[in-house]
Amino acid sequence: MTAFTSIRIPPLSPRVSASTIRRLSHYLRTLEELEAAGESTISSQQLAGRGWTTAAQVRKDLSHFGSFGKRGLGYGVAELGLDRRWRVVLVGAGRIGSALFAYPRFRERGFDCVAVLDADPAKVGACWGDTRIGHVDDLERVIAEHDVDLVVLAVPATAAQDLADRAVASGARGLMNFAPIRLTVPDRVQVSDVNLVMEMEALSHALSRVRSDP
Amino acid sequence: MTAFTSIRIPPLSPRVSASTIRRLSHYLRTLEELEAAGESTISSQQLAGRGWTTAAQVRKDLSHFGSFGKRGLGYGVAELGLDRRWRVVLVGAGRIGSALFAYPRFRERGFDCVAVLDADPAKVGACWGDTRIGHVDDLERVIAEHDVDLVVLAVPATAAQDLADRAVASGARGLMNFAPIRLTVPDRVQVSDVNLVMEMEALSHALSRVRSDP
DNA sequence: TTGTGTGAATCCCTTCACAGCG
DNA sequence: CGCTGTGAAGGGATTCACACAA
Repeated sequence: MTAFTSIRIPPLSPRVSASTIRRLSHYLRTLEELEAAGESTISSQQLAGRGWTTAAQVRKDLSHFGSFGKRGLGYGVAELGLDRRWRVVLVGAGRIGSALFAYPRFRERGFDCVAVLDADPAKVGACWGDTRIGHVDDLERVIAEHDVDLVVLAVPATAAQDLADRAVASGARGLMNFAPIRLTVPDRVQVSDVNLVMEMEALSHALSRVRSDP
Repeated sequence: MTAFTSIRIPPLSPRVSASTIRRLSHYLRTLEELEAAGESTISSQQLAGRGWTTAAQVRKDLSHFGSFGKRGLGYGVAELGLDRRWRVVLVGAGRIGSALFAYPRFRERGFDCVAVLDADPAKVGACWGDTRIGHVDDLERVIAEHDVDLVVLAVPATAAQDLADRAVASGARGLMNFAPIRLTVPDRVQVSDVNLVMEMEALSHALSRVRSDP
C-alpha cells in the first residue's frame, strides 16, 4: 500500500473551508503525478502547480490537517482517506448518466457505481458493461443493501426533489445534482450542484466585461 | 421583444465579482418564471428565491449594474445582454459532447452550437440532428467563419492544451474545459473548468467531515 | 540554506442598517 | 408605507513575512 498519494484527514477536524477541500483534489492529482515520476519529496511550490494556486496557500491548506512537512525538504509521505472508497448510485441513465458512468477516472478515484437506475421501462434491463440498469423504484432497496454514500441525480428537474427526498430518507449522505433546481435537504446532507448552463452563462457574462481594446 | 427577462449590463462596467456573475444566472431564471406567471414587478426578496441567496445580496448585485429598481415597488423592466446570443463550437463528439449538444436549455439560454468537431475519422461525417460532425482540423476555419465566441473542449486531457492554443489563436474569447488539466491561456481569455471528478471528491471530502453522532 | 508553519495584514464578499424615493 | 440603494460593519479566505526546523 502506497501511503504517498494521500493526506490523512482527522475524521472530525475543525471546520475547513469549502475552497480548501476543493483544492485537496488537485494536490492529490499532483502527488500522483510526481510519485509516478519517482519523486520522493514535494515542495509546496510543486504542489501548487503552475497557476492553480500559490505555495503559501498550499501550506495553509495542509496546515489545517496537521504538520507533516519537513522544513527545508518539503512534503514526504502523507496519508489521506484516499484509500477510502465510496459507493455511488447513479439515478438517470440518460446522456449525462452514461457520460459519468463511462468515465474511468471515477473508479480510479475511489467511486464505485453499485447501481444505475432509470424510470424509463425502455431502458430498464439494458446493460452498460456488466451493470444492468434497474428501475428507480428500487432506489430505497439499493441504497440500503449496498450502504450507499452518494447518489448522483442525473434526472429531469421535475423528478429531482422527489428522488432526493427518497435517497435521503434511505440513508444517502451526499447528493450530486445535475437538475437545474435547488434541492431542499436536511442540513446533514451535502449537495453538490452541477449546472452546466449556469457555468456557461457565467462564462459568457464574464466575457461581456472583458475590454476588447480597439 | 420582451425587455422583462433581462438586466442591462454596461459593456465595460467596473470589475464585478465572479460570485455576482454566477448569481445573475439564477436571477434571470427567476425573472422568467415570474414573467410567465404574469407578474409585472419583482422584489429583491422574490429574486432571491427560497434559500439561494438573500434580498440584500440581490440588491447589492444588481446595484453594480445601475439602479433600475423602483423603491417601494420592486424591479419592473430591466435589460441585460440576454437577447445576446453566443456562437459556440463544440470540440469532442464523445459522451459529454453529446450530452451538452442534446440539452435544449443551452439553445434556450442563448447558446448556438455552430459546429461539432472531432478528431476521430469514425465520427466525422455522422450527423447529430441537422449538424454534421466536422474534423477538428477545421477548427480555425470554423471559428473565423462563424465569428465564434466560445469553444467547448470536451476532449481528452492530452489534446486539450493544443486545442485551446489553436482556439485562442483563431479568436475564441472563452473556453469551457472538461479536461482535468489547467489550461494556460492569455489573460484576456476566460476559462471555465468543469471537473466532475473534482466535484465528486469535494463532495465526498465534505461528507467525511460531517459528524455522524452515534 | 531551504522550505515549512503560522501569526498578522490585506483583500474581498456578505450582511447589516437605514436614509431616501416612489 | 414599502422596498430600493448604499455606506459601514463583519467575517473569511488569501497573501505576506518571517521565525524556525532539518
